Amino acid sequence: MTVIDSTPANPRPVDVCVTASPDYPRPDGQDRYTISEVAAFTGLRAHTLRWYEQIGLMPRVERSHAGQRRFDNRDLDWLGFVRKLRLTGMPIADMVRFADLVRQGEATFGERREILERTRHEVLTRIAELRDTLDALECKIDFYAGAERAPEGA
Amino acid sequence: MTVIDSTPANPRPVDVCVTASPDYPRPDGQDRYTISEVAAFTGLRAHTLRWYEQIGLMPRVERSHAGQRRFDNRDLDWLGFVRKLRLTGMPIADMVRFADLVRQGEATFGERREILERTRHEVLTRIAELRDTLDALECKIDFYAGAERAPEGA
DNA sequence: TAGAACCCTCGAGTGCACTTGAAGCAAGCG
DNA sequence: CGCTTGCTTCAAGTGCACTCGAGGGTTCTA
Repeated sequence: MTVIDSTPANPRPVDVCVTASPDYPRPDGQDRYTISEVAAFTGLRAHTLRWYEQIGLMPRVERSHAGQRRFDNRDLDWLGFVRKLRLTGMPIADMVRFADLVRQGEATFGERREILERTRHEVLTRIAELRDTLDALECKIDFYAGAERAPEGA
Repeated sequence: MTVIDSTPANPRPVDVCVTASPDYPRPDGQDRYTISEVAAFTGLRAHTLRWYEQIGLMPRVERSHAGQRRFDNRDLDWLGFVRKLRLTGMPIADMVRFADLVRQGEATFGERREILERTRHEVLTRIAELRDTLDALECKIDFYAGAERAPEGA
């Protein structure tokens, strides 16, 4: 639920697409996570999270007064989206490009949409291929299962 | 002779799962392809095909009198199946393991079935994840498209 | 005010799946 | 016969996405 203050002079590009997963450890307002908490939540390693930030795949991450990272729910949203993009097979470099566009603001909506439409098309293709693969697997599984029940007989 | 040729007069465990793609360049009987023909047909590089054979991912490949590889339609079948397995994300090492089992003959049908059933389950999971990803993509695409039509208003 | 547990940066290392290159043999054409 | 193109092996190199380690600062609990 990232519908934050879209007050008059602050037109933040609110992300309405968090697909119903407000099941984060802490509610907005108290959402300050250490890196190891985020690691536990996302399944990524702390080293990987630092590396994501370093290459520009994470937007600015808040820091404590002493320089330690403090992630929030918006960061978890973003990491969730990155996870989805990773599943599509999109290279990290392309995701970094997308993150750059996000950083540049609303002027890049068009290009972002194009990227996501290309990705959408690839996902569709991929699903079709996996269905194909599924058919092949099931055929072979049936074959092996049948052969096991009738070991030698013609 | 060890257990290698465990199909005396009984023809090979013919693969009935070629999922209706007998659209190979040459019909059975005249199917002798050079490595570059196979490369063109499969989209793999000649170097990759040699490497597949070297690591044990290809079953025995025939050779010409002078030692050059001559692939046949059964090899193309196998490469098609490998392609499908690769799409599932199965590591090469696991495919090599599977190829080993194939080489060992019918005694390994059970283990082969288990592997394929695990793979089937992973594919199902993967498809579900991709559907999820698709939803997220479509939501964001709609959002960007809407925002482009109504740049600043509201 | 200790001590343990956690965090920081920087730089080098790992594993996977190819990919490329070198040096030499083979096949087909004019 | 020579030439080009394609094949052979073996070994080293590449690109990606992390992954790890050293050396040192921070935070929490007792």
